[in-house]
Amino acid sequence: MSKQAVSRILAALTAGQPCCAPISERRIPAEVAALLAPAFKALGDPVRLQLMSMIASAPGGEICVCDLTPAFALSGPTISHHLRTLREAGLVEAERRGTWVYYRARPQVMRRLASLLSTEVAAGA
Amino acid sequence: MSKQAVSRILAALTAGQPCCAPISERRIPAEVAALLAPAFKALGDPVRLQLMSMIASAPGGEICVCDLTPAFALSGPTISHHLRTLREAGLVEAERRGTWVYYRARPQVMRRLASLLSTEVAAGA
DNA sequence: GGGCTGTCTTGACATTTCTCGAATCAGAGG
DNA sequence: CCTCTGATTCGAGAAATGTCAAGACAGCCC
Repeated sequence: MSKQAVSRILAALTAGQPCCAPISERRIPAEVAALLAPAFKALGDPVRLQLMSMIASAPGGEICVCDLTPAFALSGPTISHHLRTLREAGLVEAERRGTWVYYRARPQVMRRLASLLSTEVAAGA
Repeated sequence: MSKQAVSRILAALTAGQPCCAPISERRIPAEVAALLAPAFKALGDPVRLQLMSMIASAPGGEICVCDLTPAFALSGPTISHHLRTLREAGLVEAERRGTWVYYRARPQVMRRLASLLSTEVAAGA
């Protein structure tokens, strides 16, 4: 994915309130769908969903790659690839501190995705 | 996807409260991730995300395939394939009435996915 | 029954994705 | 400077995905 595409996605995901009503309230335009789909796609792999959960639920709000990799029966490069996908989708951010790299979730983005999926609770239900 | 897998996924997505805390609260196990990932994956394509939005926001709660297909520059079989993906992910359900087939969203499932992504709003934010 | 319309399934092909090993990069420490 | 460890990038191969054309199926109407 190009850097331009990544920043467009990030801009869309961190934008203010008005841009993103729940998809059940109003049909989203093709351009918006194209910007949002990569985030859902990133969560659409079991390994990445687990990674996302480990990162988002990490005590202190961050977790070292060295703690993520051994949790899977996958090679280091493969985990790194999945982390890059999550990064490019705007779901996490990375920071290097010395030898180690730490990942943090971006709660704003998660909340935006959650609100897109939210629906009115039916009165009769 | 096998029918067994589909019904496992449906069972997981429509289960009661206790099964699915937000992924930011507790790390989800591999088996749960495997059951949930297909739903996010289904939303991870721009065409399907638009379809989902059109279905979920349809007045009357349902919409005919004949109204979905012309909204895209794609062949009928392709739209049908995407609708099947959404169906197998448990996000929508279909009903044939005479010549036409109508699709409805499954709000329960959407809400479950939304709650998985929900996060505590930081006190200081 | 026969034809018509709308939808789905099948088969095929190009593209993308997932995975790994090898090589590379970034820092720490001798 | 050299080496060692942790993480990423590169290159390649197998598997999955998106798309279409052709065919099959379901239900209407004459």
